[in-house]
Amino acid sequence: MPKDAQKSDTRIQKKNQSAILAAGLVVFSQFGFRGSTLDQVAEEAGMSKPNLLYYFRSKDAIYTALLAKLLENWLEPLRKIDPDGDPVAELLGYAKRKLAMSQNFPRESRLFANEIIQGAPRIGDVLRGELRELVDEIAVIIDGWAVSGRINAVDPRHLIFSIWAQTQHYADFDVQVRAILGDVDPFEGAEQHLEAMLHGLLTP
Amino acid sequence: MPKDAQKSDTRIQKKNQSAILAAGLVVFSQFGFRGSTLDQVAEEAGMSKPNLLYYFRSKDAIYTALLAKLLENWLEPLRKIDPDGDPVAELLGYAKRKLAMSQNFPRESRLFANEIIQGAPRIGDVLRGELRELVDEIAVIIDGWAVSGRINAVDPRHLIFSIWAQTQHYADFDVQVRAILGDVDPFEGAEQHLEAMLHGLLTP
DNA sequence: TAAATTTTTGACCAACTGGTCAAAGGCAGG
DNA sequence: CCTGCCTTTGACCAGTTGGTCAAAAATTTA
Repeated sequence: MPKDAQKSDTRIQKKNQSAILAAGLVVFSQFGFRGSTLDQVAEEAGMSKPNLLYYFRSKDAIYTALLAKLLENWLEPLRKIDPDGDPVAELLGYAKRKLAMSQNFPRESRLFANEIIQGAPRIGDVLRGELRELVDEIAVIIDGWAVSGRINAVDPRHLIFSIWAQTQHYADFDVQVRAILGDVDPFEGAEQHLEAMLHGLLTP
Repeated sequence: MPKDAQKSDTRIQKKNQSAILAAGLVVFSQFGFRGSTLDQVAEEAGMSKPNLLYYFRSKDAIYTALLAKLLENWLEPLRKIDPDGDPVAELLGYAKRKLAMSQNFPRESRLFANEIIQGAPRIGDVLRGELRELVDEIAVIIDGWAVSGRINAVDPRHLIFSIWAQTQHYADFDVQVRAILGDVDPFEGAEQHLEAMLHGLLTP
């Protein structure tokens, strides 16, 4: 019945589909779409290649499904910013949520990074549509905070970029970070640094 | 004579070798090592695949040569930080130099990012060796500045990470940045933001 | 100019790629 | 038990991959 089954997934279908997606995440996040092979994904998922293709129409279908699922979680934290909350607390909370995602879901972060670096061929529309609108809304909120003097004047979009950059850096460049820090846990220092930086930038 | 010619490169050899490296940069920086093909590189370089392999022993040799050349330029700006200069000016200068590299050599930045995301299989040693030592030296300098009260106390390594993250973000995530900013030039706002952030963080 | 050397290429190869398919193996309900 | 559907797989395929090689073309040297 499957081939990208749409409704009434049986227990075994659900199990295999999520096993494939989990395996796809591991492989695609390390080698990118073109650098990954179905054999790799199949082996990581513990099943034969034809069986894998029984559940997903094609290599592309796995990758696309993965990206779609990822994008939800990716945009969600931004929506949680509350215009009526304390500005610094809201932005710091957002930064910490993003940092936690880098810590707990580094592969998702790297999958996303791979896709963007390669020119975002499959999610360019989402970036120019949904993401842009969402960022525009948050930008209005931040501008409002600045106008009312509750935070310093900042370019809201570049502020958001710098939060993205700094938090995702710890997932995407994990190897480099650990090469430099040695045995020290990256995320403790990262959180403190992020806090200091946002305070210094935002508080008048 | 070639196959990774070592000495006495003729005019035509130099021309072709640099054409190949330039083409390799374009292709590898977009698709990563495993996602790129020799045919792509050959076409981008405007020559046949066998001819390309007359100048470089293998696909790996092109990629490795590219990475080696890149690493020099990558580490250099860090070395220019002057312990006897004004702390904020030195760090801001470094950040601006890195930002200029993202603006002028985005492909180099993406090539590097690709390599790191994939676990740095060929430059892990450099990261844990040369890079780590260099960062350690700079960390001592920054710590010295903090101890003498010329800047606020910060974790030097995370400060460096945040400069790397923010500057490289504009090259590596170029598509996303432009999707959000539209027609606005990313680099003007980026420089201002970077300046404000470093001032807020460092000045007592 | 002719010989020697360097550069370029078409034809080719074995390994691997994403994907197909018919048939076999499991598992539920009757 | 058996029937019918869901699941799994071995064998296979055409296209692509990194790489080779002998011979042709171009360039340098004598």
